[in-house]
Amino acid sequence: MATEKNLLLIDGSSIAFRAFYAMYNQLDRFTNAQGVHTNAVLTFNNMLDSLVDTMQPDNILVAFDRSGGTFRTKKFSDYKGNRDRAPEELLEQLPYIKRLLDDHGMAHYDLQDWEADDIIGTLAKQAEAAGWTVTIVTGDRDLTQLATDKVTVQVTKKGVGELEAYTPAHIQDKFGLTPKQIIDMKGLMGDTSDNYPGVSKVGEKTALKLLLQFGSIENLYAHLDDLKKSKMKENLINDQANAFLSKDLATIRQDAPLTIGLEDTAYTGPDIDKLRALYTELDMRQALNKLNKQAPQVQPDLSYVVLDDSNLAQVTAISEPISFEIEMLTENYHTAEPVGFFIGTATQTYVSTDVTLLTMPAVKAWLAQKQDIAVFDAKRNIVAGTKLGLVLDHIDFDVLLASYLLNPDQNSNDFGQIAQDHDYQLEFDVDVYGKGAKLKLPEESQLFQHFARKSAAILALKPHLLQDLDDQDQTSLFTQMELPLAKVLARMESTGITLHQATLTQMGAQYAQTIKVLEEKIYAEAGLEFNLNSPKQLGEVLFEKLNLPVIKKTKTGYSTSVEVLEQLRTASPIVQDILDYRAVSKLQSTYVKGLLKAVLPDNKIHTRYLQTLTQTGRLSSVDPNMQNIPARGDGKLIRKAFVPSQPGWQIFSSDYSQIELRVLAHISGDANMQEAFKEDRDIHANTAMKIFKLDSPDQVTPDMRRQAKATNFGIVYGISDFGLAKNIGITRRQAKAFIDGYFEQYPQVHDYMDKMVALAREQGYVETLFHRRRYLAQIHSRNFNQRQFAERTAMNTPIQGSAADIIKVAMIRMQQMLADHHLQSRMLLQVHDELIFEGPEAEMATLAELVPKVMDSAVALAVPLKVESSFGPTWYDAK
DNA sequence: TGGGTCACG
DNA sequence: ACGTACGTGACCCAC
Repeated sequence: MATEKNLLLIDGSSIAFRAFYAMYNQLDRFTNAQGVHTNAVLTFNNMLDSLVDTMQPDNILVAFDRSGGTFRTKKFSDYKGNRDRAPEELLEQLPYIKRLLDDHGMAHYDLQDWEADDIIGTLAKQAEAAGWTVTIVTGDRDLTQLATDKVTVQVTKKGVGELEAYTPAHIQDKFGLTPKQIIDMKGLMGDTSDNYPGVSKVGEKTALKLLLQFGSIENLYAHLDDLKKSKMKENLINDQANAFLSKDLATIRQDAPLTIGLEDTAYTGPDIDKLRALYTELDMRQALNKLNKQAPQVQPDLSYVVLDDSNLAQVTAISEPISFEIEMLTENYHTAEPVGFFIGTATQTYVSTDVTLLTMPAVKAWLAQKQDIAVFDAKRNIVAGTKLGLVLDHIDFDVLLASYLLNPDQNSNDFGQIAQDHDYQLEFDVDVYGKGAKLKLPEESQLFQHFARKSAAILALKPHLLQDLDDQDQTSLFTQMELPLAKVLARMESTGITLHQATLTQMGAQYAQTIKVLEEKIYAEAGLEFNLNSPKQLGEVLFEKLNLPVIKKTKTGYSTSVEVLEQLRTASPIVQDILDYRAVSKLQSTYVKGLLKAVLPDNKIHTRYLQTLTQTGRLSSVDPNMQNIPARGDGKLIRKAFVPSQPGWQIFSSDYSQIELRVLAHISGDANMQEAFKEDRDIHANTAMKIFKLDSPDQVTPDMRRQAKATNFGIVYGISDFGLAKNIGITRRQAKAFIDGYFEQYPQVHDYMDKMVALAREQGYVETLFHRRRYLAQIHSRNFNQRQFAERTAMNTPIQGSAADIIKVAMIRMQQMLADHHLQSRMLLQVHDELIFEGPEAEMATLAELVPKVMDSAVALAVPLKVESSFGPTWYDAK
């Protein structure tokens, strides 16, 4: 029985092409681990989703062109003859697009000798005859000729984001033509993209005029005599054959010998498991997330036991490995309240919202000695545990840390995401708890179910991740470095550093004065009041009102950065005032106000170190960032506010000197550079002698040393002559000479650079001394910038990352050393190559002896590690 | 939410 | 012919 159905016909080839180019600039951002591009698959997929959403089709068919000729090429051998072969990056995606369609339950079809257009035309006709409604989606306006009362043609606009609906009425409005007359128009105009000629000099305007008058090509030629003598008439006569040929070529056939029928186009709906597998294979994260949200994998409810005073003995009787978590809903665990906990085994999960159960003597003692505790985010749990007075000394597995080491890109702090990255389905915290204003504790049963699933996920992922770590030679990095470090960091964070608030408040009052004076002065100089903090408004004032020369532009307007302003300093007195204003207001908003906002009731700042964020293995620091406290200029005074927590104590600081260059000397094996360090020479002066070809250190001027220093830095960053030139204000030619000289003097450094890039190309990743890995997918990019960036990263990451490894080892040993010597002193902060402590004045001499010892012996390199120390009553003085 | 700016190693 | 130094986080404005 024929019911009226809704048929969606998609011009697959045309949409794939548009999808590919719509995201062409992002081409290399979207590849899977095997390097297969996915930008077209992704866009195509999004489009399918939105079409199904808006149209609710009963039937779908996606038509594709076949490679090789068609009946049109037989009629006209140049048909589409000007087309380049589609790029490889698109071709490789076509099989995936077809798989995508299969998995979505959508039919697709192609036919030897026929184009997608003809397949669509034929089915549209059949569907219309059956009384169906048809929507055609294409990027090609030729198909609008198929529009009827029952057939709407949706043509993509602006990439693929928008569709324009061509109904007969819309075509009438737009061109004054019927859909069929579109064919006549093409016949007269020809089509450059399909490479057929039409009539010379006839474009859209002329074609429309002729068709309004004559209705069709046939009628036009029947009444050609009615036209006055003109060049156009001559062209029409000369190109008559072309006009008819072109019309024929432009006509979409509706009688293709299809081997399928309407009944084969039924939309059967997606196969979720297959789609999930495909998205996973292609690393289509966003699609995977959406899918999992729409169709969460049906998981049977897991059992759990709600703990209370009466059944705690069940927990303390557990002797097998466990999962563990103290759950908090907000990111900052220093301020968060725990909302519950779980303890899980392979067979059962024990849950409660009452964390005081953990502090019951029996449980506490059991936890303290418990081995084989596995968690998601060790540091978070240790800090939360510490607040409850718990000792969690034997956390021996952390899903988050393991995942990060396996691939630093996989560092989401949402367990659901991490689980998904490892092909394990787990609800995202965001979906269970909400976020922002909608953050709230779910019903108890839902909370406990989530706990049970997390527990299961931890225990299920553990063996796989351990195996993967072993395969990547990272077991020791995991168990000997990152896990012990989590504990050390937890201790540092929990300890916190004392902030003398009055010092900052007083500085703040001073700054406020200065800011006010500068503001008024600047407004007077500008002749108007405006928002000084708005680069946009400032740009308008400087470059439009005051007509200062434009030095540099940004994406959005004029650049007003320091480099620009410094060049304009002499052009107007307002510039210096703005520079001063910027400096003071930065100190005021970020450091005075920002730091005061972060003080907790114990008068301390408790930063959080992100252990699983950076791509190189460094730590980062947030809430507040304690790794970018001003160290130079006036801002350095901010450091006076950081004081010891007890009277009679001091701040002590040690830092590695030139650790990255020493690491470079070691891993490159460069004899000249190693010699400089072994003899404890001033490395920048040494480099200056080399690149300026001097005979003695006495000849090195301060400026030469400065330039050599910049060159040393440049080398570490994966240098370019342009970058170096810009940085130290020399010509590109000079910069190139420096670099060439550098590599001549340090030839093995040059070899190292080449080797790292080659290695990255070969294996897709580079490694640090301790086997920390960074994948560089873009190393094969066709995009020059992205590829060059990957190459620089390949050179820099082993250097920066190995330096990060070294200080991490030192920190672990430092904690041990402090304990072994029963020192009251404690480690407070890490700033990449620097460790900051506080302790009784009486211990300063001991620290001065022991801290550098621990740091310089953390690893044995081919060159010595040098450490410098100092101490004083505030952080400012410890330098 | 993204961009500009600027603080750190 | 291209645009360019490596790794971070916070604040502010504008959309």
